[in-house]
Amino acid sequence: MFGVTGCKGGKKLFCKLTDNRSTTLTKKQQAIEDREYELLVIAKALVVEEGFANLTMDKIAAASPYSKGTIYNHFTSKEDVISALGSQALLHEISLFRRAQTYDGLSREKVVAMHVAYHLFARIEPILSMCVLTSRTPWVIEKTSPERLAYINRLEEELVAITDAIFARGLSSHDLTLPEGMTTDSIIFANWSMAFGSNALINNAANSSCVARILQSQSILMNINIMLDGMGWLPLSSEHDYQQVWQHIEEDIFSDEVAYIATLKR
Amino acid sequence: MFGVTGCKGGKKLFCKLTDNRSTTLTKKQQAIEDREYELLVIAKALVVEEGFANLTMDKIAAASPYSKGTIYNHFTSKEDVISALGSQALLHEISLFRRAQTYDGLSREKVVAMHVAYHLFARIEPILSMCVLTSRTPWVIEKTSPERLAYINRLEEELVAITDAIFARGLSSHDLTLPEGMTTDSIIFANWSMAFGSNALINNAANSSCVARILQSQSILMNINIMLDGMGWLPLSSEHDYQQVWQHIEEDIFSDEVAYIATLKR
DNA sequence: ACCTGAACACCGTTCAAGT
DNA sequence: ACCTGAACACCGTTCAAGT
Repeated sequence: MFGVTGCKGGKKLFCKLTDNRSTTLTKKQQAIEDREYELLVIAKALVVEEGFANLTMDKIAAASPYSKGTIYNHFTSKEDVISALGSQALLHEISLFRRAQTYDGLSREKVVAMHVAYHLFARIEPILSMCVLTSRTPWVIEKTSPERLAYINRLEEELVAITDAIFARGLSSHDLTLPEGMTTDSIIFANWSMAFGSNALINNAANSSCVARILQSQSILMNINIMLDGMGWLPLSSEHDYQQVWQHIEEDIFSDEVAYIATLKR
Repeated sequence: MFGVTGCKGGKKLFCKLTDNRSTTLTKKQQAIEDREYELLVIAKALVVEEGFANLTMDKIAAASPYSKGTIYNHFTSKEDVISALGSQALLHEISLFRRAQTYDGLSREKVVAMHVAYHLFARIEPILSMCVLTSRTPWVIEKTSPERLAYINRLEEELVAITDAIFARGLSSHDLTLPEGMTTDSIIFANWSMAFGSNALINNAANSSCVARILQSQSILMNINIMLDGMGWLPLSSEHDYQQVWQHIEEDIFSDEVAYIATLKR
């Protein structure tokens, strides 16, 4: 349904993956962006097939209609390709977070919607998710172009801005009262840490019998409940069935994504 | 004071870095282990000097008294070296966690002590900390020897066993009552996620203006307070000055480490 | 101005020879 | 049995030539 190359009827639900949102591009610039997207699709497919360890620039060139030199016009190094895939992931996350924001519910339910989005993304795009983790690594960062690092920063700030809006709503609705010494930033940091940490560990469950043993189906929601309860964000998990909220969010906002994940399992 | 090679009076405070704890080794096995440790010290120093991107097997060999072939007797690949450094990190963390357990205080204070240990480790050994993050990456895992992956798993399980003991104490002292649907495992997972996530993001602050902006000095403790409050672990942060507890832990248990970090800042 | 792919150089990795 | 380092092979990266 949402294959590597396929887009549902041009709606670009899953394909808004380049940064052509605010600026109008010349035809040539657009062509270059399209080619970069094309190359990244190829790179991702290669990783799916042969793993990160076997990804080579040669293979990317061979699997594309372009030459090695052209690949290097887009990416300064192999690691830069991974970072570019990571930035695609962020772009996709941004669009999912935007969608999560539209969930019609209490402020805390909107936060849960954001975490649903984050978790679904990790399942829809496991490879891109890995790229986000990998691209946070000095190994990769050190060989990523400064331009792309700056771009990743911009995307991250955009993500933070979206979450910021949701947290502001919690405050204005008085569902959340900032505990002493806490700021909106620290709330964002707590959410980000928990989401990133849970996700990173779960991604590695396949490699770590230890993590796999700890893991249960609802451990993500549990972590989020613990955290939001700790902030005193109303209604508390003891008073409200967030498991059901999670399901409603999946059905109302992310039904396409859930359906897609179901096809993956087969 | 605790330099790369130096150990304080043979006490091996910082140097218990190989897995020779339960088994007695022959003289030859011991020599091989010592050499592996020697090589890892060299590798770490090279990363400090020239970064991860410039680490090569040639340089490790050149900086050591051994040949390339011997390096490959210890490590199956360059990535295997990174994983080996990651396992050193885990070994060091285990010893710090053991020490954290000795803090004489309430059950929740002991949990804080563990997080202090984790945080101090990240500051004492930033490179090894990065190696833990990097070695959780498919890029590195795919080229790590199965034996080392199994070893890392063993170490992780040991870490979990230590934290398990602390959480059991919380339950037996009735400071912690498991909320419905929660198990000890989910408590461990929440703590691990939060600690790993916070740490990973902070490690990357240097590269991400976004994270740097969010960060404040006490954001780690704040995250932990939120999480433990959310579990209802008594006494709550509103009733107890955990900032002061953090300081006491640093003074009572980790004064050497704190002093060492102070020397780094200069 | 951009693309090409042969050529280069730099490692990662191996293995025959040595001890 | 283990160590050595020359040799190999495989990329990552560049750049002179082509369009």
